[in-house]
Amino acid sequence: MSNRPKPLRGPARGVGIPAESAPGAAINYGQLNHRLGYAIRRAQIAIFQDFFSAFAVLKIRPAQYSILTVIENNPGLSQTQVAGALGIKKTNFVAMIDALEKRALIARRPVPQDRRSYALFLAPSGMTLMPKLHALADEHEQRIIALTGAQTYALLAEPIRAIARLAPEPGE
Amino acid sequence: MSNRPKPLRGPARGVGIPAESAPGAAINYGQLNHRLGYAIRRAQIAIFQDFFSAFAVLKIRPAQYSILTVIENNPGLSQTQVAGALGIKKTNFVAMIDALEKRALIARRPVPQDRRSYALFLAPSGMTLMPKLHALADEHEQRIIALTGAQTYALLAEPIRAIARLAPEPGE
DNA sequence: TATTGTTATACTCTATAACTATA
DNA sequence: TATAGTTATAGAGTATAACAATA
Repeated sequence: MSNRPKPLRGPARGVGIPAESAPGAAINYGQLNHRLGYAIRRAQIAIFQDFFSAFAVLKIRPAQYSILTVIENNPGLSQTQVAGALGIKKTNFVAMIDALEKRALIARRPVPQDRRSYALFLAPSGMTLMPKLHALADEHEQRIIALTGAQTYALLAEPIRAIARLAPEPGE
Repeated sequence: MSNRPKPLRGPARGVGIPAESAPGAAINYGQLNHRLGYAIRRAQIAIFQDFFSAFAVLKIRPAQYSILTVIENNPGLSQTQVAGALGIKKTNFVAMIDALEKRALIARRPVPQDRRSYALFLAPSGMTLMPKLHALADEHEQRIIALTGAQTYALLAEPIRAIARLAPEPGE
């Protein structure tokens, strides 16, 4: 995925969200026009690109923002708990936490009651970073709202979360 | 991503779509609960998992279905055109087309007018496969509709495509 | 000079198996 | 035996640079 900030939006595009418009004739997306999954995939890619551009200055990616936010709101959870909450396999979670710890944004603390596990907390620099991240995320959210309109936006969250329940269970 | 068919749905889960419920206290997703991008990300993962399970029997992945559908509806397009329409870089498109050609689902035909490019067409076995794929996709779509309700479903496509326009331009 | 298809390459994300140290 | 964290590894997906053939 591109991580250099690009100017948002180009010329208006068709229902299938094509690249530009085909030189000769427009491309027919056929059945893809009636697949919500395809539209959601394209929307998710677009949201990630906007997120990347906005957060590039702080070198934070979407998954890192979600991890930091869960730790901020639930200090002391174990790696397994945070990974499970975010649908990340614990085996892949290790390197992610390593990176955040190396940047001194979070800290692993031993748990006396269970010496196998670590409790996760924001480190001081993580605490000072979070307000900036949430501010950037708010601006990012405003750009989405601008595209849908406020009324429509308010109606989207519920059905989209319902669709997320198609998944058996996230993570491991 | 898991590709073995799993039973869909488990017990109802909270707004943040947690793994199960935390053993002790429920996990607080904080600001993530107000990020549409996070919900869309989880929905997209869930849709892909359901798609994978449903299409595993035919060994077709989401990107392959989209490629085949575009070629079916626009026979004779070049690789660059199809890749551009789907937001796939032409450099990554080569291996995808190779795989579909090796399975005799599509064919590259030389273009006399421009000997640099290939025109893409469905091969005979690709043509017989498409109705089965669209039937599976219809069932997949019905599962999504069942989760949102038909009225809500009908309202989702438009704003979701609007959000997709956040992207600068897809592919290369 | 520019474009089409291509190779090589690298980095991220995601998945499984197997290990260790604890419980 | 089971669990928390870990390592190693492999496969997709996606990104860039550079090339040959052709325009």
